[in-house]
Amino acid sequence: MKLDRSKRIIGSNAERTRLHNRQVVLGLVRRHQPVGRAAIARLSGLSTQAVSNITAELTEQAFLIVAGRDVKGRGLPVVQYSLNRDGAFALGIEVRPDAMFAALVNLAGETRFTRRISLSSSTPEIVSGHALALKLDALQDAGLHASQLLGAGIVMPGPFGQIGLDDDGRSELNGWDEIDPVALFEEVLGTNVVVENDATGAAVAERISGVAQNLKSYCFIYFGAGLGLGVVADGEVMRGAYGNAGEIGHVIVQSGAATGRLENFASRIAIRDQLAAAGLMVETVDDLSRLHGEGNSHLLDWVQKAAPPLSQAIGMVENLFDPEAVILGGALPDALLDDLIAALELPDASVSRRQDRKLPRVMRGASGRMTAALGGAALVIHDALTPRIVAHS
Amino acid sequence: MKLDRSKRIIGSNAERTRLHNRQVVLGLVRRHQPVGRAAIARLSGLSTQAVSNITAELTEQAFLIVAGRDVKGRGLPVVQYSLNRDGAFALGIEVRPDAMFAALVNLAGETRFTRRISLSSSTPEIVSGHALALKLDALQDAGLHASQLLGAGIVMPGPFGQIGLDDDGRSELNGWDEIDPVALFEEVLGTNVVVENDATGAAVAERISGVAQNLKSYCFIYFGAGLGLGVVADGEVMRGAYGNAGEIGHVIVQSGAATGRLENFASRIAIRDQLAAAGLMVETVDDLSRLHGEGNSHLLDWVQKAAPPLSQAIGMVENLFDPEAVILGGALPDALLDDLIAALELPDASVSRRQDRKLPRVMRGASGRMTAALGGAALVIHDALTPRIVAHS
DNA sequence: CTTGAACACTCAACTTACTTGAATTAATGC
DNA sequence: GCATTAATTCAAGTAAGTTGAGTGTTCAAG
Repeated sequence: MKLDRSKRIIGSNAERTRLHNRQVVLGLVRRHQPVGRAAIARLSGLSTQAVSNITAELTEQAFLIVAGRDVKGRGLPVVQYSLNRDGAFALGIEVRPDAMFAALVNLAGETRFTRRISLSSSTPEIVSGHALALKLDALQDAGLHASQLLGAGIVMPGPFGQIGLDDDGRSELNGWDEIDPVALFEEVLGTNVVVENDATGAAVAERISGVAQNLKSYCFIYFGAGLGLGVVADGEVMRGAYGNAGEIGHVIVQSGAATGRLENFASRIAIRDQLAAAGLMVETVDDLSRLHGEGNSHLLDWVQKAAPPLSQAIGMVENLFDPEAVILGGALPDALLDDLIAALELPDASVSRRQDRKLPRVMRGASGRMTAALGGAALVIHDALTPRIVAHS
Repeated sequence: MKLDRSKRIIGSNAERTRLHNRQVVLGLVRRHQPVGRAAIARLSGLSTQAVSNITAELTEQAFLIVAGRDVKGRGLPVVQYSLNRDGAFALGIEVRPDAMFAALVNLAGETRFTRRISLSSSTPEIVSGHALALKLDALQDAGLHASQLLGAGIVMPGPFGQIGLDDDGRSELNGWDEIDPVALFEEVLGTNVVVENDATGAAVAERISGVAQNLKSYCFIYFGAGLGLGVVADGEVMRGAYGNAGEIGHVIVQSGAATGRLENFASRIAIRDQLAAAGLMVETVDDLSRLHGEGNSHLLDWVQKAAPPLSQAIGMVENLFDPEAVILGGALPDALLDDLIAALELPDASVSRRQDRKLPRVMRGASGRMTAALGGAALVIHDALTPRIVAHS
């Protein structure tokens, strides 16, 4: 894939200032809702007048709604504003070699539509055709007009570009080498498009509607085909120079006497291999859920074997990124993830072992199965609510 | 240390817009100098008129100078602008338990003054007192007025805060637990102050005047007392939630049959231990330089032993951060670093092994010995030249 | 050698969006 | 009730960017 991620430093003017301030206001409302204009002014450093103008505009455009008056103490009762949950929507689409998932999400991060379709082929033509169909279905199903769509977030298996990671062909899409997916999807879908890898999408999903809602720096370890790491640092997604940051599956760890890639111990493939050795074939998350519900001993064995190397990797992530918390999630049953987290023995030698911790060092993600598609939508919402003065070239 | 790194999203207005645009212009001039105003306008997306006003202001304030006219093709000859190398200065101060280093650096990253003083004690009072003396000496020595100082960058050994990393007491400062160093130094020095750890400082130093001048995403592995990692991602320094990101020394690696912390194999302490086992006492970089010049076999042995685990760690850094390059530097002789880099065998399984590479995957830092103090100053310059619409709370 | 196209730059008027300060409204507390 | 407090609005003022016309150089074609 030919992803152009180069950004251009760009000058600001009155118009762009307003755009920035809109996002500041939206972001503050999200965090503090319901909240009055005077409070927003104090938080943002803007004048009440400016905030008033902006909230009026945002209310007019259905991003905000008045959430009643609050009579707290003296003075004129506060007119409180909240995000208008259904004021805008984002479409998230996950593309895998064998299937596509779509999710329509509102400003509050609530899912309004989901769908899965199988793919016989994953060429750009077929995928983009299905993407358009999914978009139209989503809009019709939710009774929306295209103008209410902020954009689409496409989540595709990384890594991007021709690089030296041997993926065993497991997660490869065909015919995408010379394609710029952003341009393609923008053309076909007629909205602005963001493309990310699955782990990053999942991480951002937790920020919009999950356990990372009030975090500014955190890491998400994503159990997909392999293992990915999504990083949000100081509110910004970390992509790396070529969009391939977070390839944590290839990190070398040790488990007892054995040494190898983390993916060999802690990933869905590792589970499948371990269960296959016991004569059990599992394909889907539901299979795993069932086995876990039955207390399958091989699965419990896997948890015990995966926990030490994963603990080591988490310690490494903590020391390298110094996040507020590490989140585990992806295509594993919640109960299994909980078991895995309970089995972790996190290293003592970590910058994350601080006395003033309020959160656990490791948490389970809240977005469940649809994480990746949902994450695509979350990226769009996130972009809309995060102020930034950088333009794509 | 009580470092408050919380930033506040802040609204923008005409004044802040101008500030942002000034930094955009300064940054573009740095990258493209000498450059004309029309070109800056095209690059920044601003109107020529706006650029004209801003360059006039920056020239007036001595940040820019006219670098002659360029007659290239038709049209009015371009009035070209360059950074006024000596238009502004930044002070960098490295604080260690036993000594302080100071460097005065100009806008172009050129060093104008350096000094080392020994410390018998590293309490806040003593350190801040010396800091003021160093500032005054630096200004006098370089014949500058305080108004020409953009600010001071203080580099202190991390990690910050009371956390669970056992540092063996080697790099600890006394009496700093309850101190907010930024507030302290701002009070004492009377300028704005940035505080960072050594690896981050070194990384930014390479960006101002070194091998990272045109890089936006890179990692710097810093050989200080231990081993640190400085990360610049998309032009921004990665600090982590509490300013402790980059503790790479504690990462578990393997070297042959042995397994342990990277610091145990690749760090100045590892060298010292290995040489001490051979009855050689080394204290300073000069000692190492001499030994290396003599082709000391124990030192060469160390290189061979350190290279494999370091290669493994670099592969990990590449896969996690996807940088344009990894830079090695710090308190080791350049020739020794070159040997070490030559001995690396970088893993094939890395997102950095791409076909379109123009830079080597690993490079040696160019800032030499004073890196840390110089890095402090570089942080200030970097801040001055990097547009950003976020204010410290 | 003249003329016109190309380009950088300046000037003056215009526009946008924020700020300021006074006026208004609606609660609370004594 | 009346002063106090606080949110909000109104109207005027301001900073900084944009626009479009006009000027000065240079090159190149006729």
